[in-house]
Amino acid sequence: MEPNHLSGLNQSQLDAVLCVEGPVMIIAGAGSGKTRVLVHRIIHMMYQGADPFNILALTFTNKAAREMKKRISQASGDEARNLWMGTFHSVFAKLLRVEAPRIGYPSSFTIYDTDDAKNLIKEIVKEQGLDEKIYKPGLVYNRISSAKNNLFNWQDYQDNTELMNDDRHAGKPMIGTLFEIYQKRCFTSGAMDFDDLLYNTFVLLRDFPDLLHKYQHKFKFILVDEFQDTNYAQYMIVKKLAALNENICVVGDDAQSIYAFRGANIQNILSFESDYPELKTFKLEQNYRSTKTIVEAANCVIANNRNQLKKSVWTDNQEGELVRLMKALSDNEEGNLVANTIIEDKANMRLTNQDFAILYRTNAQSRSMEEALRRKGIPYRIYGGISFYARKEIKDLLAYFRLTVNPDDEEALKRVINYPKREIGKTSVEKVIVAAQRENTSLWKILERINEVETGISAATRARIADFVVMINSFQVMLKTHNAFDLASQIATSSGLLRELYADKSPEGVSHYENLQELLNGIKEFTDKGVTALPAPSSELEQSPELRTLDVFLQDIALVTDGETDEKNEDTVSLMTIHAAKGLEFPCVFVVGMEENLFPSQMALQSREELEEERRLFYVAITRAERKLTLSYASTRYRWGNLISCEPSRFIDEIDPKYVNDQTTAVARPSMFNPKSNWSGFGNRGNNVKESTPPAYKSRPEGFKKLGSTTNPSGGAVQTSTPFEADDCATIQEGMEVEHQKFGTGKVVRLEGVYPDSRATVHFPAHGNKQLLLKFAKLRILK
DNA sequence: GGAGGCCTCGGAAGG
DNA sequence: CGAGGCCTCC
Repeated sequence: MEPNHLSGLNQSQLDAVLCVEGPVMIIAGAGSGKTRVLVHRIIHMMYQGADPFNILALTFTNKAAREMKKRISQASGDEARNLWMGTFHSVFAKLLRVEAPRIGYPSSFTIYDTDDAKNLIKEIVKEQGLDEKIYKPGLVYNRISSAKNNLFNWQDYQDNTELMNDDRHAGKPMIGTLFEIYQKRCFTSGAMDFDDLLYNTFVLLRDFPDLLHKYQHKFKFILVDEFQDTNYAQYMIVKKLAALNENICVVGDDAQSIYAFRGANIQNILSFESDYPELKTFKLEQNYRSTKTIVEAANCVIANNRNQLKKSVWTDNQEGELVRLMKALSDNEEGNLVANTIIEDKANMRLTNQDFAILYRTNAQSRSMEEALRRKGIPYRIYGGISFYARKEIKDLLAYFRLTVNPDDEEALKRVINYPKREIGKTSVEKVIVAAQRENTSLWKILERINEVETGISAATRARIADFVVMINSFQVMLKTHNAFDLASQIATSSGLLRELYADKSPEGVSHYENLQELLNGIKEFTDKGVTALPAPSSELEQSPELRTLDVFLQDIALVTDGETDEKNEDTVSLMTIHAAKGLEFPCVFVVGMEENLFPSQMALQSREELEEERRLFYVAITRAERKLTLSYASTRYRWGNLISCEPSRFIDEIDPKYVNDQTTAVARPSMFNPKSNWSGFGNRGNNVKESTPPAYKSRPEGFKKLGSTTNPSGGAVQTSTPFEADDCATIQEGMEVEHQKFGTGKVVRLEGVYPDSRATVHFPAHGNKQLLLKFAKLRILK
């Protein structure tokens, strides 16, 4: 009698589950029950006596980790809590909290998110007097990021002639230097960015044999999900950890690798085979998700890629319906077509809204879909917007928390030192930065000694800075004595942040206030129940749970980026990019915008590698569908304000026609269901009337806008023959007659305040009364 | 200090 | 076209 957890698995799934020792690679086709195998494999390991404390399971998203943990605890109960399961970043962040002091970081180090990192880079570029147009923060950040993902630190970078030459040829020779400054600045701030979490973990394992030994013994069994998405650094860490026991299992599908553009390295799969000659490979090829037609269509497409592992995905499911191909005359009409088709399918197939997904290549495509759905009254939900923790008001309060836990955190400090307003302006902060550079220390350490350090900041401002320091100090004292919620409330109140947002009664302001309250509620829950947003690996590394303090909360959420965790049970159509759809499935899927230059993206046409990644993306899109797949394209589309004509995507032709129901030849038909609505002329553009005009005629004449905008200012400048010279406005008195460049002559009717903050009310016969700030206003005194 | 005009630029996105 | 950044002007 086989144990419970092994029932219901097919032979290859079972083989993969039972093989718990030695290096294992599981190549899992789309819909082949990959998560199921991982879950059952872990349960089986525990069943065989493996201690969950010794099992490390790494995923890419919090969502995947949550899901897996849930399924394991359902099957095997409480013991699942002791598993080390989480994203690469969260697991190694936990490790670093303990071990980072070895390389000079405080264990309370801050984790910089992408915004923090880019802000810092931007500032460094400015400080270095470099051109921000050439050294765009995002670009510099990506370059540094991919260096670290390949285990290059700034010295390695600067010593590498190839990298340095690349930069020189690209006209950006200073990136190596920026890397160095950025890294040192992060270090002084006690901060690591996402890539440092991996890089520093690797360094610890490489340079400290005792640590390597410790963690090799701790992690006797290692599993890696979505292996095709790992980058080099991640692979090297895993390889080091597994070197002693070699109980390592990686699961992935090369055909679904769609993140090469951000450093994922398919090469890792090939390296894995050569690094572990003893490797046992299992292939999960039976698809349980889709119809035969859909599976075959997907196979047709992926067969066009040269670079792939051999496997043949098949299914026992029924034949199902043909892949439907639809054509619209414009992007807006494509929206109508999809919306009408959903209404029809719902009736014909007895489906509800939540059975449908609309997938697209770029976010910009959602608009025409949304408009059409709204018009037909079909509820929908867009996935992948800005997450809760990325909102400004949330980041502001979190910055106070960060500063309390780690006052050296430069980005947090700059964010809140003058928010809410406490009259510590940009100039003063810049002076603090200069002093910090000079003394080779953090901004905070300068602030602490603001009256002893030479900064050139006025006594009044220094007093305000001292107040600020006292306030943060008071928070720091509470850190050890108060629970997270009490301290958080205290901070929200005495920082003035809560009051500031409460005062704003605009709809956005109200929502900001509510968001802050929501965050505080979350902290309350964390404090009361010890509920954490992350599936925290309980272990000896975790802090004592007696007092749930704010620093622990901060650590828990630092790596949470996927907003709401609770899936709402709303009956809505799902809209998302194909990337966001990975791992999901829907009975009915629409893949829209199947056009050349859009999908495949025009930016991917330069190389075979990039084109093949687009094709894998299409493969992912197709394999999301369970019962019915619909592809659509438009023959014209607005792009950046211009109407362009489009050709159908080459990917469409890659599907054997015998699997396709081509509806494009039967001219875009009005819906049988609601004939009028399709042509009701709602669309403000791209409706049938406008479409009758040839695109070339309609598109705006080239350069029109430019001409318009350049004539205006230069024409105006020419007319002002002599430059307007202003007098010293400090001497202006009530009753004087003055001349203003734009408003002409006028009379000063009132004067308030003391120069330079004085404000004059001037009456201009042609323009009425104007309030002018005298330090800015350019006025000529006439009388 | 902050609102509004002007210019620029546009890919997908996890932690 | 539209969002976001920067500069200007009050």
